[in-house]
This record gives sequence, C-alpha cells and structure tokens, in this order.
Amino acid sequence: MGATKTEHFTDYQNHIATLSKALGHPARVAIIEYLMKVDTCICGDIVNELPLAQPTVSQHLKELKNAGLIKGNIEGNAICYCIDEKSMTKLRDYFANISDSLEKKKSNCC
Amino acid sequence: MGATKTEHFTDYQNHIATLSKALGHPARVAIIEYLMKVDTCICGDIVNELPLAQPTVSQHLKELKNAGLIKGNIEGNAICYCIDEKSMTKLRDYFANISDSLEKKKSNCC
DNA sequence: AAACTATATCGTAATATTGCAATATATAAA
DNA sequence: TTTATATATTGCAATATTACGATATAGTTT
Repeated sequence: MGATKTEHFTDYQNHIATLSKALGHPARVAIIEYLMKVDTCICGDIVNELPLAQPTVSQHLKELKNAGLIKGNIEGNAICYCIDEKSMTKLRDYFANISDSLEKKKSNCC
Repeated sequence: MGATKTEHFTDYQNHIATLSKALGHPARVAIIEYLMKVDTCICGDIVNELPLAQPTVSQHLKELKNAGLIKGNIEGNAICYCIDEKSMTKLRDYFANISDSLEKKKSNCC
C-alpha cells in the first residue's frame, strides 16, 4: 500500500492526473507563470525568481518536464525551458468540456 | 523540510495548485468523470464504481471536497455529491488563458 | 429496539514528495 | 588551462499521500 494504483484506471484518467499533479505545487505554478511572462524561451534565471534553493527548483523543473508540461533545450551555458503547448491545450479542453457540460445541464440540486 | 512552502507564493498560485493537486490522482479524476456521467447529483454508489476500498474512496472524496471541487449534501441515508461548477470554471479559465496566450505568441523556439 | 445500509474516522504500514547541503557536470570566459 | 556560471544529481531528513482493516456514526427499514 501507499503507491497509487494506476493500473486500475484508464490511460486518459492517468494522463489527466499526471498533468494535474505536476501543477499541484505552487512553485510549479509559479514556474509556468514565469515562463508565460518572459515571453521568450531563452531564459535562465528561473532559480532567482523563486524562493527556493537551486536543487529544489531543478527538481520541480524535472517534474514539469517528466509530466510533459515544459520542454527544455540546452542553449550554450544555460538551458532554455518553455511550455509545451500541447499539454496546456489538453488541460484546457478537458476543463472546458466539463464546464460546458455543467452549464448545459444546470442541475441545480446542490 | 518536507512540507510545501506555501507562504512564499501568492494566494492565486496556491489556489491553482490546490485545485490541480486534488485532480492529481486517477481515482479522483474517475470520481469527477462519474459525477459528470450520472448527470444528477443524487448518487450513492461511488464506491462501487471504483476499484478501491470504501475508506479509500471516502478519503478521496474528502480531498476533492476540501479543495472545493465537489460539494456534498446529506440526503437521507446516502450523501449527494456533485461537482462545484465554480472551481471547474476557474481551472478552465486558467488553462484557456495560458493556451490562448501561447497561440498568440507563436514563439516557436523549442 | 434490532438489523441493515451508507458513509466517515482511526490507526497504521508502505510509499512518495519536498527541500536542501554537498557535490558533480558542462559550457563560457579569462 | 583556470575560473566562473548554470544546471543536475546524490543523499538524506521531514512531511505528506495512499491504501485499507477495523470501527464508529447516522439514517432506514423491519
């Protein structure tokens, strides 16, 4: 026990969970917001933007990358991280679909 | 160490993280999908829909409720859970905003 | 009241996450 | 080549999450 029983759920459910989980930490939300703000993906200095030590930031970046939310390219001395548009589209579509369905239903029982 | 340093981040970042984290487990994604499917919120039997023991499901429901993703009303013997529309709207808006901004930028450096 | 049903809580074991100091790696600049 | 800079990895302690058996709670039915 202790480990998530991923094998009992569908690939889609696991995928949405993986993407959501990656954003389930304020530091990682902050990283995404910083990547949005800088506009370009040529960006070092993510560490200086966050109130966390360098190894901790590196670890959060790795998790975002593993989940597929960001991409990273080696760019000389620094590394160029940027948001993976596809994953954001996937999340947008998922929640848009739920939101739209709820609006149509208007089952106001709660 | 070990605990998330929420105090260093904005309320908004923490809120998005809380909502995302709640969906960061396939069982909780499955619960949301079930609540969408049944259409009405008069629904017991969530336990029978999931491949997990009753206490585990109860715990997942509690987490979804704490995060504000679902609401629960006592309905006689059973409990009526349903999706909290506001939180889904919030997530939709958040990801729609990111997705739209990325499309406009088209900074195809990665 | 007693039995049944649905959900919650407690206690606990297994596992995962968070955070950071120390250290490694790799490119750039001098 | 040495030094500086940026990022990654390792190792470890503190804390959180996941899962479930046992048990509690609360309403329903008989």
